[in-house]
Amino acid sequence: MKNLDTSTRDRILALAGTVFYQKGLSGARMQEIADLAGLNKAMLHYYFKSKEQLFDTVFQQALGQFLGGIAQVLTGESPLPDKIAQYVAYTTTSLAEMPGLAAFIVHELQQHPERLSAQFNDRRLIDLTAFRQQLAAGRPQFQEPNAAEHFFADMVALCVYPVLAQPLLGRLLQQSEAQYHRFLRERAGHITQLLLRQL
Amino acid sequence: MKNLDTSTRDRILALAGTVFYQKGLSGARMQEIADLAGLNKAMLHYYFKSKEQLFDTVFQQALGQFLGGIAQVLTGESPLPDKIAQYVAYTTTSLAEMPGLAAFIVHELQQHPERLSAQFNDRRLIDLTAFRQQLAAGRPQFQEPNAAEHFFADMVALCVYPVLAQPLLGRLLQQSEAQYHRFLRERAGHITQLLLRQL
DNA sequence: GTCTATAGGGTGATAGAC
DNA sequence: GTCTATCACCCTATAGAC
Repeated sequence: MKNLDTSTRDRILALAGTVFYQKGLSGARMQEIADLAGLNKAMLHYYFKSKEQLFDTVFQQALGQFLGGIAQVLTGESPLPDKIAQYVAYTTTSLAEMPGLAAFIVHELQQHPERLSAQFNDRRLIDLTAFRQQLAAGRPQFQEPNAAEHFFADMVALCVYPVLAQPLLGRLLQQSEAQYHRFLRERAGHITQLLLRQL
Repeated sequence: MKNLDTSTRDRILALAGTVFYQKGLSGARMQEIADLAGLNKAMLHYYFKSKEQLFDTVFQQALGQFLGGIAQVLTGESPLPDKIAQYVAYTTTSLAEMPGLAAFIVHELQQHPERLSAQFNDRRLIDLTAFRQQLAAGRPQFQEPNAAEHFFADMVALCVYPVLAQPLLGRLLQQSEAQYHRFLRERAGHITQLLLRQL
């Protein structure tokens, strides 16, 4: 029953994620997280000083994961079409398998945009300049101001929204969860083609 | 000071919206809504039996507004290109001016997808068949299965995501709120062109 | 319709034994 | 490290005067 320090701490972190993702900071209950972890509330406060600190740890981890996928597209060495295909594949598989992660980030950032700062002050996670250069190389239409920004916004929107709004879009399209999952996989090809056609 | 019944009730509803949009059901406080309305908590319970019922009223109203914009595209009589341009304009102006409405719907629907049912059982707000026919007329590429669904998903994603994720995307693009607002307006043209090119 | 006062239940956090 | 017991606070909801 007794786990190493870090093992218990990591288990709490993972299970707290599932609760926070679905219910947010204010909706989550320490009791529910403790129950999931097979512990009691006192232990949660032993590993994490407060609910807020537990939440912050979960949130920064989620944000890092979400931004990490984007950073690879923006700063990697691969040719642009490969990067785009990789990002599309990542969002329609890995991201789609973490229900609520994207919605969680959007919701919490709405109330406390300053939580983004932690990821920006230390290192510069998001830098469009390399991406802009790669886009503009040999493509006159991307010389225009904001053209790279629009392409970037298109890419993220097309990829993330269907995952983010699954409960809504799934119902609008009158599909079961399994059907929607197939639809998402089918979308990977559709989105990739659409984006590459813009180059 | 004394307003008509419905006037006070409507004021509560509108102000409750601004609080619920930002903080969600669990994060909102009846005290904050009462303060905004210049009343006390007891009055809130006089007009609405409980916090939950006040929330439900706000939520169904918000959902109706969000789905209303979509319904016009899907069921109206105008030519397809006009409808698309109208929907793009609607999302980048009206929807963009209700901060948090889209994020609010996504977040609350994640926890309670059954809240969608109210809008579906009575009347059929979302029906893709007319839209599918209009798309397929004279366009062989939309005869494929799911082609209409993908186009619909593309349209909604491109329009809604930048509004939904404003706090995130704005920072990623390193823009101030005013700059982002200009960017959104510029996007209206960009998205419309992109979508019409697919027809 | 509007208020004050308060009940009643739940939640985060801590003390202290083992 | 893990537990039980409990405190202190906050929040929804209601009772009852005006």
